[in-house]
Amino acid sequence: MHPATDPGTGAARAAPPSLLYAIKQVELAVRAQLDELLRPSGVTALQYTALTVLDRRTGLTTAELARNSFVTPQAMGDLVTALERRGLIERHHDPTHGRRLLISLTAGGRGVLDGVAEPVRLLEERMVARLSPDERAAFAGYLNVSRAALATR
Amino acid sequence: MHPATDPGTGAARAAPPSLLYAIKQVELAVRAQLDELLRPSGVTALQYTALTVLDRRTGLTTAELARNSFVTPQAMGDLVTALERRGLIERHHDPTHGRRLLISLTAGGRGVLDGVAEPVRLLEERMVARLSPDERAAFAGYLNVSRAALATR
DNA sequence: CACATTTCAGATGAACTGACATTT
DNA sequence: CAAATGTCAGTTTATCTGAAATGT
Repeated sequence: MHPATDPGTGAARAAPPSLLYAIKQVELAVRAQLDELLRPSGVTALQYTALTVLDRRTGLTTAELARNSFVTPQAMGDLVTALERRGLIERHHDPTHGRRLLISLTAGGRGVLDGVAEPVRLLEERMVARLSPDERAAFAGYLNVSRAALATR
Repeated sequence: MHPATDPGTGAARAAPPSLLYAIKQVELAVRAQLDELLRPSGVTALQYTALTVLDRRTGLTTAELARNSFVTPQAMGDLVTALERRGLIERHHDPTHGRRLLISLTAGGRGVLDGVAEPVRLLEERMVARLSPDERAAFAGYLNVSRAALATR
């Protein structure tokens, strides 16, 4: 084994796509701890993500939300139905377009977000504890650039 | 866009956890396109990830692989069984420890990795096309720091 | 009619919890 | 015996594909 560029434990053979792998690893770690953290509130990590999107951009449709998350409209439909049944969101017909159903958070939905805001903030803080404010900003910028590049496909 | 509406209830709505959200978004985009890209080879994005881990660190057990991916040993057991049944990996008893089963890639498993290496590389290249080499290195560094911070829990 | 949105109906994959045998 | 590993069983979620109804 020749240790070429190994920042940690374990030997390496070659240098496969490290960025895709690293992103997956971080996401796995985040999701595992986020699921645990969210368990008392009864929402999954994906439902939580959808709620945060709706918190920032009210009046989205299920189809728009699906495109935003790179899943099929049917899959997002199931998620939205679950959130609606639990009273965390509500849907009303678009007055200018009878078919579309615009989604908005309910007070209950906002309550869930408020209830977990602090633990979630602590999780993020723990993740980037060793990064300076400038580095955190650069990190966020890289993620946004990557997301934008993959979305224009 | 409406100005920041202070709920006055203590929770900060204006600044949600942007990093966790951004990571999830990038991962969703990557997974959607990786799944599509891998479809001809017949492996899922998660199976592919496991194969790349085994390519770099041969002789892992299912339990170690599970900890690496933050899932239960049973869930990883299902994945490993599927890979074994398709002849992409094989398991042999640890000579120094009769119970452990050490996993290694087969020629078929390496063939799958080699076959998708170029399209995967192109996907990663497209993702970071607008970042300089220095920025890409910094990006990878931030991801590794984040992963390490979350793993030491 | 073309197109987008929503919904319904299976089928499948992937994860979990719980239990248990085996080995160090 | 305690701890770790592997496996079996059952269940729950989440996603997909395909099809259809509705509305612009």
